[in-house]
Amino acid sequence: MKARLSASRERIIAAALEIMAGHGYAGCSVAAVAERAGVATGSVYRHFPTKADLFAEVFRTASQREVDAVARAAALETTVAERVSAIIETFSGRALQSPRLAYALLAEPVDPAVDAERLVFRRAYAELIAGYVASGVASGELPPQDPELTATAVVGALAEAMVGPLAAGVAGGSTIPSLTTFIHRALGVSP
Amino acid sequence: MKARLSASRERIIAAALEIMAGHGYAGCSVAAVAERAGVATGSVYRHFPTKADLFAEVFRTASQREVDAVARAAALETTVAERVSAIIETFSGRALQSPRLAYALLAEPVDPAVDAERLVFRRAYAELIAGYVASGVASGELPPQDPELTATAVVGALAEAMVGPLAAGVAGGSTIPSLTTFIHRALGVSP
DNA sequence: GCAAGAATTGAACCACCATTCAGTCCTTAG
DNA sequence: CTAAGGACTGAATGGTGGTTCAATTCTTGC
Repeated sequence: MKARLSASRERIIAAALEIMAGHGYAGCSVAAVAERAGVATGSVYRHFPTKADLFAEVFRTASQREVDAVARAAALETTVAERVSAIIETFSGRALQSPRLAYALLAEPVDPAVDAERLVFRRAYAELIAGYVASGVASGELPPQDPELTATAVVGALAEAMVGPLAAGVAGGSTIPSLTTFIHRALGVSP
Repeated sequence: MKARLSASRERIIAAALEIMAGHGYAGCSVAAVAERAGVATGSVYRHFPTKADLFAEVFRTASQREVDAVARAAALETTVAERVSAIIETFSGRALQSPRLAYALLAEPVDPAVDAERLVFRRAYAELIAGYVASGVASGELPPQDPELTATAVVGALAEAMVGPLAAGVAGGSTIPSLTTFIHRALGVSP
């Protein structure tokens, strides 16, 4: 019983994610999500008090998955420069793999309550990067700087540079290397 | 008569801008805009076919004003490094002066048709910066790079770095110098 | 088996707001 | 001065989609 209850909760979240990946937040009416999850519209409200609460959780889940993937890729490398390269490549690779989802997570107009969750998402990336920047500064691999601000600016540059390609569907072959060069220079990675 | 007609058109746009500056796009119901402009709700539709058209124009007007101010500040300087500094300072100074408006122009959830106008806004900044970057590359002040991508990334970094302070209401004293350092390094300005 | 209670259903409800329009007011040309 | 034509009014309309709830179906403890 408990199992069934939390199972349909999971199915609702999964359905919402699938619809987001296919048609963006715009396609996510409560009725559509419920239908895809195989439950009645009203049942969604057994699990979430409002639509905004549902999507806050959906965003949190999807974001966590993205941040984890990026963090995992970064952890495999050793120098800060390599780690940052891995972050850029993983982030943009995954975004281009699911452009509609990436657009929804990054930039699509959503309910303000859900938008707040987006800030958390971006902040999570920033924290990850800030940690590496701080260690780079400490070890002397990078020049002195405010790791928080650097990380925030890097996240902004990364997100902005992806919005165009996401809209177009593909990135030019030189986008990612150029972006990597830009960010390495910004961090002060020695050439 | 013609004068009066275009006068109320202007008043409607001005009213929309004022409400945006005070309560964001969220506060901009057609009724509220009309009331502030001193016209009836229906009269808005004498001047604009839809709300989206009205706000596309509002965004265009406001954006143009911002881009012009930034371009003017940049034109007063001589080196690319100085010009970029002027852009950063003018952009962030103006944003912090009218945080609610800046948030609406940069990041607030809006109708998709209006959102499209936002891309134009960001692109206008990017074009401005790309021009200077290209000239810097040509003159040897900056190392070789793709000016378009660099400019896009700079705009992203700038916008992202402002969102936090805009939400908080103020920027720490070191935000702008740090951001300037970051961007100078990213462009490859020689220290 | 069998209540009692919980979960589920989905059609109905309702709030919100952009948009419309029939009536009224002004402007202006003759 | 006066009629014609356009502008203005603001209450009414309509569509959308989130939210509710009475009826029904299932689960579980006795």
